[in-house]
Amino acid sequence: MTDSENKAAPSTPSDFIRDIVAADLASGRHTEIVTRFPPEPNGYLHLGHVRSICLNFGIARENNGRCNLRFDDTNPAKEEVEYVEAIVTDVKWLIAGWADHCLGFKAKGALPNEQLVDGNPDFFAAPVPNSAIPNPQSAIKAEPFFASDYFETLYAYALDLIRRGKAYVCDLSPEDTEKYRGAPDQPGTDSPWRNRSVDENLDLFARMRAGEYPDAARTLRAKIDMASPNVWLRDPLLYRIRHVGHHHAGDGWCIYPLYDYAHCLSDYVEGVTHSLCSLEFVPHRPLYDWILENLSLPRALPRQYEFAKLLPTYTLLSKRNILRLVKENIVSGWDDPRLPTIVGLRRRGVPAAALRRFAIETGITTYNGITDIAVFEHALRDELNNAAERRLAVLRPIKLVLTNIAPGETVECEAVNNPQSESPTKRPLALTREVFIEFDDFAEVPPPKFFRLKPGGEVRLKYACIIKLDEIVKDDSGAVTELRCTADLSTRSGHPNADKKVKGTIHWVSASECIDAEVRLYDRLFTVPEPAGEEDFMKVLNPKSLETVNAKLEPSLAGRCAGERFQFERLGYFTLDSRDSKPDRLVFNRTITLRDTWAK
RNA sequence: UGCCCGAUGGUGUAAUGGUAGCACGAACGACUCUGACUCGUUCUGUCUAGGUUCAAAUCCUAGUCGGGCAGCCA
Repeated sequence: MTDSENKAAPSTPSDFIRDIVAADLASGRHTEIVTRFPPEPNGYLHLGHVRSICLNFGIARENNGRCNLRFDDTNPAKEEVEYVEAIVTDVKWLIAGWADHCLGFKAKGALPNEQLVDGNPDFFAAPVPNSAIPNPQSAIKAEPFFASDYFETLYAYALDLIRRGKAYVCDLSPEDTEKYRGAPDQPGTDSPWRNRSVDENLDLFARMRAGEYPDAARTLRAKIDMASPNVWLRDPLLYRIRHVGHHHAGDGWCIYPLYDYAHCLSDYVEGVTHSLCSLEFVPHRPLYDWILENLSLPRALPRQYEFAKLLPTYTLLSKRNILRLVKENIVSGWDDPRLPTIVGLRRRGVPAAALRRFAIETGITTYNGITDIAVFEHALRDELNNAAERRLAVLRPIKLVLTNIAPGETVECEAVNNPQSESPTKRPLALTREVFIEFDDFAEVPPPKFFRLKPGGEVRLKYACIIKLDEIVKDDSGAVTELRCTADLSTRSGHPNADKKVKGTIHWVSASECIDAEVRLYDRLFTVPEPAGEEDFMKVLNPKSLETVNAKLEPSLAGRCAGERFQFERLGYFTLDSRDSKPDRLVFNRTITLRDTWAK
């Protein structure tokens, strides 16, 4: 099954960033739009990242532009190849068939008219234009970008900044650096090393790179303004010394650039036009601009715009907190289907299209809000309703005997695979003397307006016939063990009384033909809308976030592939578990229940 | 009592000086061989106070409230 085309999609999203992009195109400031999604490979991608991915790839897609997946890998101490690979997989899965043709890819070589910095022969050019991509399907094989691939270029730019008197090597210890920075309401103090000569700075910086100094002994700093009301402008650090290898760049470096220095220049090198990030970077924007503007760069400069993060209710999104759930075995791993990680959501059965719809429909603004997870659940149910074939499955079985059907006799019925499709297909279904129905679908003492099976009552077995309850069989303890009914075979589809109406229709499976499966019923992980706001989110865990049942399924559910999604009628949407399901021992995950307006 | 950003129904958003609209949600009803889907009806809003204007959610001023910023993290 592939993700359905998004029928209900809003035509084209509109927000203040798209307005800016449109204006830049209209004014001729840019002729091609280039964006980027820049995760640090220090953890798994989650629901919160979906907004950024959809925004960046969406804008590229709408403008026939490009979006680079670029790893912001400037801090080797926190990063791992495992995360790089997981992120690539997740991003490609999320945009497959939607914006994969916008995924930029790496191309080496100097740009036309580019002035190589400091004679550096290894300048990374902007990727080839979108028009050079032969076909959308192959484009998704594109390689991701790495900020660490630009280390040589970044170093050359740093030399340039030093020569221009805009950067200096500082010998202050980390503690003193903090002290000299002052406080937000208190100006800082100039570093005693601030006025070293260009030659001395050049020499010292080269020796930093050569590994002559221990970690944290010296830094390279921008020379801006220690009294600036914006603390990010108080001579921010550009490079630090770290004698560690790098997961992507190898062992050649012991100085590493910091985010603010690496990010703007990486954007520039890639030809990014609009650099979109979250609100906490607003105070960094003047620094982003300062670095680019002080280098006298020949090409158009990228510009940074900020938007609010996506924060859904009943969800914990920070990597640190998710890690704690994993470490303390609250969940089974990063791919636990209860987690908001992309791997977890995928394993749970969430289609990429539902994630995209959630991101697009919740919009882009410049103020933080909290989004009701119901918006996501609605998008999810809607995608699944259109795409998933229907099947019958009984989660908590109770035996029901149709006394007027002989043992061994089968009554052939037909079931519709998906009533939402334009020309629905059908499959055969065998009704037998013994069937299982859902325990909840029977009540000896029914509450008011109970439409299901009750003493003396009639109900329809979906796709089969109407039955009447004659007798309730109990064991010594008084527990119901069996329901004995008569089947009115004349009410089957195509038979004389097919149109007979009863208030309730229930699902069932043949006791002799059904197959067994483990079904994992997932619910939200937390009992409160804002778990992150609790003093300890561990105290608001939902004890029923996972319930496992041994279910009975109709036989057509055998031999299915991991990732296939079904609606179990009247219950919800389910998918084969990609990790634990085996042909001889099926495991299904409940993605989400059906909407339930009957729930008391 | 430093700087920056923001404020539209319960929630997420739109309206770019000219009818406050959409979605989610909730309630009720219709339909139904899924108490689903679909359809219909209803519900609730421009933070406050001034000002500019024929006209303000939108522009200005002040206030209130909320968020962010002082990593050699990103």
